[in-house]
Amino acid sequence: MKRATDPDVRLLQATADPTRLSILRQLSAEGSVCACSFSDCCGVGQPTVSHHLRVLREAGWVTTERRGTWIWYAIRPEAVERFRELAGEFAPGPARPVADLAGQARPMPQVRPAN
Amino acid sequence: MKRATDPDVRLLQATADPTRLSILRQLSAEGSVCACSFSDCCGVGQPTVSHHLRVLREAGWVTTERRGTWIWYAIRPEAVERFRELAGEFAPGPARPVADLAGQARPMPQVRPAN
DNA sequence: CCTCCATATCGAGACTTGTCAATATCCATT
DNA sequence: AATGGATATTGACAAGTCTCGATATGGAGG
Repeated sequence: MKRATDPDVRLLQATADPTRLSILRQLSAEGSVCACSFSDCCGVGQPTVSHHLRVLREAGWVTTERRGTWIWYAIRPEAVERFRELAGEFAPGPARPVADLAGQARPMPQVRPAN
Repeated sequence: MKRATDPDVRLLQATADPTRLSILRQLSAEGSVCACSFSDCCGVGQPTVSHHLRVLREAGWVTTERRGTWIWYAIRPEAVERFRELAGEFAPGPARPVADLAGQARPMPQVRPAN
């Protein structure tokens, strides 16, 4: 995959992995989670968890806070907000496609449809 | 990347690409779009567009309808609905972490926090 | 049947990603 | 300073992804 530069794509890409989705869900449920909690529950080793947490951090999904030896992760509100905006953008489209407004089946284009 | 089997992950994975995000946005804006419209506007060749449309179809994002030589794509309402449910799941967590309810800084765990 | 056009599939190359073992770093405690 | 635990980084490999050129498929029209 060509490395994504668009922040929206990075945000989406960060969610598109089973382990990271689990992490995001656990963070959503518990609010603030010690990094050590993920190693056990995600079925992957500690370096892998660390890698995924980095991906989430670099995508803007999470922040970290050191508390002694432990590091606590939490979801950034801005990320949730942006993700919901994206969700709001997607739509099945106008209930009635433009051509249907004339009361007929959508005609086949005689020329390549404009962009 | 390990091939995703979880439908949610597949849905998310399908959005996590610049070209596919463009396609989804155009479909959201226009409702129903001829496949030929994507070749021009996404900066990639026709086989590549076809590949991305397949990914979107197999993830459950779009349906197709043949009209003569052209094939029209449209977003499936179920996909939008599911995506919005996922967006609703994500949350920055409780405004006040449990430990803060005591009015003090969150203590360092003495033992590994439970899952 | 043959041709044209739109779309899909195939095969290959370059690049990215997920995972792990090994090692480094960083903090707290002795 | 030395030890021990939690987390990050490094290096490597297998597997996946994106892209394209070439080719196949399939409908429309002569």
